[in-house]
Amino acid sequence: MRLSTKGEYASRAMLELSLHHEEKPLHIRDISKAQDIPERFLEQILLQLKRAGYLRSRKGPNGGYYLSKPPAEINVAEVIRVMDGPLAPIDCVSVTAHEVCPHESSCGLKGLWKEVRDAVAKIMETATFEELAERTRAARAGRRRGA
Amino acid sequence: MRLSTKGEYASRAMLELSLHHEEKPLHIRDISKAQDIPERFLEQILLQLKRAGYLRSRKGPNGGYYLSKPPAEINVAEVIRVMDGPLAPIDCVSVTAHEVCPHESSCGLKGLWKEVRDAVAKIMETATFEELAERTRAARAGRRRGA
DNA sequence: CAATAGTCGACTAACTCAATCGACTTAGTG
DNA sequence: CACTAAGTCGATTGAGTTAGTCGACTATTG
Ligand code: FES
Ligand code: FES
Repeated sequence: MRLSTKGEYASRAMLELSLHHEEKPLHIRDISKAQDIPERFLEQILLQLKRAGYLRSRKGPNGGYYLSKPPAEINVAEVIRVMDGPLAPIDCVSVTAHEVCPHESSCGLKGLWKEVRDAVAKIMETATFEELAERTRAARAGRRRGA
Repeated sequence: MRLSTKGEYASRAMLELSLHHEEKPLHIRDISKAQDIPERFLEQILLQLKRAGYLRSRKGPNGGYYLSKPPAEINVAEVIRVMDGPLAPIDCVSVTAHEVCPHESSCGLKGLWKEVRDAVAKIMETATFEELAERTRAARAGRRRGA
């Protein structure tokens, strides 16, 4: 039930972009530094996210990546699905890539997997990057005040 | 967020064993046939489950595997953990294999991953094999009546 | 002792993952 | 218009994991 590094990096990158939304585009290098992601690997991730329609980019000096819509309209489930495919633990309960099991009609496990899928989907679909950015800002402010 | 085949097979095997609990031991071949799992692969899985203490076995003719305790006392989370390791999507929110992230204190994502972990854990820890066996029997009975 | 059934460790082929590279295209700057 | 700073794209790689196999061994029963 592990999330791939790619999925994790993608979430972190999107979060970073959300934190700087409505400023200048961020270039790969800066995101890479801020979030500690190998630059060349991040390049691929951002490209994939762009092809999926979540990011836009500008070339040349002062270029970089930026969100194609406000962070409030993007949730974590979407970006994970772009990077890692369906959220479901096994295919027979996937909404996006359903496939049938042989013993499906008499399988006592299917219901359980479905519960898991639904729970995960609900949490990730509810979490927008707007909200995550807000949490991050709060955590950082708290840290500055404290310690 | 995918479950490995090994985890899936292990669940199915445990379910099969639960359905026949308190009868004779089941041998690998029968479980393999009933649940459509490659025999030689299943062998490994059962062995692992035995080493973890969930199964006992008897050699020789009339031998086979059987549960070491009643199905009501075994939940799915346990067996998945034996086969696939921690349930958490990433290590910093794992209870069983916690590890720290670099930017942990100012990370807006950690809370989310934790929610996911907790939700998955709750569902899987609540589901006992007793209950799953019951669901399976119900589904089969229903199927016999219907169609 | 022959047949049955689990035990153990090693092995492998295929695949996936994380990462890297080189060559190319586009955009801004002086 | 040349130079340079960026993103774009496809290919490739190396490490690691997964799913599955194999052969030799040990214990049990009849
Ligand atoms: S796992 Fe798909 S139906 Fe049982
Ligand atoms: S992901 Fe572990 S702290 Fe952010």
